[in-house]
Amino acid sequence: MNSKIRTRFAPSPTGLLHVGGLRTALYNYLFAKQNGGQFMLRIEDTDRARLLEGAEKNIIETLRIFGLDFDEGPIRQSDHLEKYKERAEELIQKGAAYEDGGAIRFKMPKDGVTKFTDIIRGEIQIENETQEDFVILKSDGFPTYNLAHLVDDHDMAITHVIRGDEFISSMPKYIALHKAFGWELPQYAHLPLLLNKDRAKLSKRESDKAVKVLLEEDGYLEEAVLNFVALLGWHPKTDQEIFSLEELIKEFKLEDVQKAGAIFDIQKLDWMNGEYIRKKTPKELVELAAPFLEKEGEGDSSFLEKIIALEQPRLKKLSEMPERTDYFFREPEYDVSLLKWKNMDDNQTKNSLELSAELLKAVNDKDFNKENLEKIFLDRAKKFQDRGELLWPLRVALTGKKASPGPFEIMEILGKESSISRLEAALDMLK
RNA sequence: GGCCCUAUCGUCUAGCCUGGUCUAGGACACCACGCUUUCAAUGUGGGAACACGGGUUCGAAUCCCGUUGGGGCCA
Repeated sequence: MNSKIRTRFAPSPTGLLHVGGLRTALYNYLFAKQNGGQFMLRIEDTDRARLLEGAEKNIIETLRIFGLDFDEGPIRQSDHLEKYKERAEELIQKGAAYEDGGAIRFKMPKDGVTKFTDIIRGEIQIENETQEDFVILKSDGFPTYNLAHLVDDHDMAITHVIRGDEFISSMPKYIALHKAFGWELPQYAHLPLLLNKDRAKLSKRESDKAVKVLLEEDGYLEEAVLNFVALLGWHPKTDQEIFSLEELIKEFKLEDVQKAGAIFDIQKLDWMNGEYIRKKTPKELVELAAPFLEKEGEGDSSFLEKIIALEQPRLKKLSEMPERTDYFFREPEYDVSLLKWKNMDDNQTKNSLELSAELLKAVNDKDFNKENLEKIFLDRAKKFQDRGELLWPLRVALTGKKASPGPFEIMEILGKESSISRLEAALDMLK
């Protein structure tokens, strides 16, 4: 049990957590948990110039939302500045480092090759002469990434370092540093980078890929984002696409992670989000969609539930709700020509709408429900060559939209009075 | 520019380690058809890839070498 697996997620608080960071955190978490190990959070805040206020809070909050609970931390590097300084001086004493203009540099051995094994990529060899003596402690007393992350990983007893592959070329530095300290090397797994549409590294500057934006502005559900991100660089041998966190803990295999970079393709996220939306109950969806509906004014929750139930099968993300359901909250506005189905002329359209109004007026309030309305209208529509001649103008008069759910379910929610007045408004426009 | 990583449909990928069962499987997207007043959802079907060139082998997506492309790090 001494060899308990310990992983960590060690972001710099320089911006909102984006999908790449989330994936790194997730893989670290999955690997630790599936092995009964522990997952730690460390904040690498020694680069003072790039710090962004609120970033640390955002990182912690985002991990919490996804249920990636860390067992220790957050540990802040800025709280341990003395430690790095001592370690740097220790290296000077050992003759492995030297002062250089106020900074401390590590003496990189220039001969030979560094060989190491990466869990994902296998053996990697790098000529040591490609490396230079590098700064481990800056003249302002702050450590560089090279020193700080390594000292912390050692102190935190990290057994597996799982991080982006941009660090591969610096591995000789880290291995030499471990040797100089006389420390055992952790195991390494370098993940492929996440790429943009144009194949460039996904940078933190791309705010549209920030997890917070995906969740709060676009209206993706956290289950969908997590599931999608998990599959960016890893896939099981089976055809399964939909995974919960628990299933991921079971199925994930670090050694099966892809070696090549993956492009973030939002279309698949859209589909996956739809899948998760359809799994929710309307009641759950009302709560989830509430932040997106505020602008539409308050409605009582059973009213909202009905509306959401209608949109549930066609919704891709919650942010689409306002535009898709605006006609429930106000009279629709639209171009008269939209009322016409195929080749209908003004007169036919008018007759169609008048007939619909008549049919509605004849229905009792208590019978004004979807099933009944559907029966009445479909029965009457038989007299038309094409039932669209009756149903299309009706639906457009109700919604003002080219595309919407069916008219009967909409009328049930709207009620008799509002339905009829919308037909009359449409008839007015045709005069 | 040097070094490192990498290469299967447009995208995410299975297969590669242990060569034949691969006329390369799945998912998203796309197209067609069914259902249908519309849009979805759903069902069925379709097009779509082993980067290229050399080896090794009876046989290569799978192994080796090179080229090219992409990415990263350093400068």
